[in-house]
Amino acid sequence: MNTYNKFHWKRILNRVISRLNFCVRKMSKGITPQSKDYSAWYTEVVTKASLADYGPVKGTMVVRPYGFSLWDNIKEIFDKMIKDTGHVNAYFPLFIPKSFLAKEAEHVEGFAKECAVVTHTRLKADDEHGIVVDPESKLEEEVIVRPTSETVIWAMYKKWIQSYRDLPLLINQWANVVRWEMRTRLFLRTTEFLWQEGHTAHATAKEAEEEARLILELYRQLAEDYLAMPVHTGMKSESEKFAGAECTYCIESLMGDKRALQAGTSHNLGQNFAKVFDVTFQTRDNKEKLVYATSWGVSTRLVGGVIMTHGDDKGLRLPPKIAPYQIVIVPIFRDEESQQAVKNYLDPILADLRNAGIRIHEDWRKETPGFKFNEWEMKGVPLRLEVGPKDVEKGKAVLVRRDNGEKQFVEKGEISKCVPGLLDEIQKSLFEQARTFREKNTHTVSSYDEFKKVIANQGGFIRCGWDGTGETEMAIKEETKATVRVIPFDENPKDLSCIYSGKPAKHEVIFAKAY
RNA sequence: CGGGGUGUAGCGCAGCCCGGUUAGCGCGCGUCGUUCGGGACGACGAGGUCGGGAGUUCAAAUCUCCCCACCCCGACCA
Repeated sequence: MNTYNKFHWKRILNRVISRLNFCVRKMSKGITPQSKDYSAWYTEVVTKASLADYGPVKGTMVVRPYGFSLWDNIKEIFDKMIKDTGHVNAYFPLFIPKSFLAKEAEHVEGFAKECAVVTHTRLKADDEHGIVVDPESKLEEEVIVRPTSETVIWAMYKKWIQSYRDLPLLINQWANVVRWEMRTRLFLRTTEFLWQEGHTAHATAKEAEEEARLILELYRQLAEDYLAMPVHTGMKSESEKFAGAECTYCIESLMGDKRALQAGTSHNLGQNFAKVFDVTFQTRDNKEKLVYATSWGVSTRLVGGVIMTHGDDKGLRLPPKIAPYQIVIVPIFRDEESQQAVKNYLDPILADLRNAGIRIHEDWRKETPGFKFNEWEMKGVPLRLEVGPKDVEKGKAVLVRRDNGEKQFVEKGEISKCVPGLLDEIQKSLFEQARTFREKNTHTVSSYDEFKKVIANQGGFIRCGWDGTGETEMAIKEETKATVRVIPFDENPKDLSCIYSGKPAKHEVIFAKAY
């Protein structure tokens, strides 16, 4: 009897708890607000908007169709940019002999700790453990999975470059690379990621420098004009520079949580790789000379940047130029009859939109309109077109902007005319909002105390003087976690003193906590 | 690699402390019906080697030991 009672009450209590859980969930059907927990917000947006999912191996990411379409669009835009500037695509192997990496000392330093290594080539069945590595298949020379392709590419360039006539060599590849990172986050840092890596060879230092700067300018355009992501362009400090580079240029951007994101890098490699791989060419006057090199890359990290630049508490907000769908159609209907009426009404409108080159998605699923509104807002579609029986009757439709929620009733005949303009406006408005946010969160400080306070309490960028020494940089990093993100091209160090040491500033730089 | 946490249905969890009923709830999923202009509702239904292994016990999701995986926070990095 006692036992029965005990379980009986447990059961009832359990019911009550479940009910409570249910109520709590009901109240918070959306996602964690940014202000409450930014990284939870980020992860929820990525997964709920179906951009990506976790792969079975730790740190790996499955890019789902909606997320891949975003990457595809970015890829297409940048691919055109580099082709227009004389670059060509090629593909180099995933596997690199271990010995290649040993060649450039600094380069090894940079990547050795995070290389996946292939040691065997076979598995075999095993009675006890199911399947095991076949010890007999051990490789003579172990092979690494590329963390970046400089080494293979330069081994090949050695074969291909003989004369100044072979230069410049302007090759890009779209590829995956693997870096075995400790901590990973979808899109921002995953064990395997997709990127493009450009590798160029030039006859003169000047040309290499121009190339590195040209690419940086393309990155800026990609970020600002297409991703609507305002960036600072400039140079990396010695400690943040690419392993093996003479000089690293970057685009640096501010995320919604006021941390900085390095969104793209372009390196002037000087003659470092040419020396190591012995890549020389004969000049016009028959002299032998080492070639000058650059390398540059942007990755799927850009997708993370877009999410964190524009997203809000309802989910994604995608810039129209890269949005998989630029407008989503949500038809409203009761029964088959009204569905057909809406469809007939919609058909010519959609035909016009398609003719105008707009990417459209029609959502005819049997869900309530409210559900669909929320879902497509989560997915960040820039424009929504609602058409229901009332609109059919009045010859109108409802257009809603995702960037500001503005709703407008539009005459049937006007829709296809006003959509392209609206998309342009949204593109601009997203950029402006992000820029305003960045300006608001860019601080000037007059003392190191103030510097520490701003970094600790407000975050964002701090623009200030720096004496240019690694010691100062380290000290600041140790104490505040902030690093020199970029030495901007538009710096003006005259009359500035170093925020830490008080010495005359060598550079005016941007400090921030970074991803 | 340090510190913390979690593994129970596709997802989120309860149950475990104090072993014993047929392992349960919400979401999601399927069928049907009513709904449909801001996350609809009802009825019925499918779905589980309780992370893995060993042990204690008449009896283990529950106790003990070992292992594994993942998440979060640090050191490192695009």
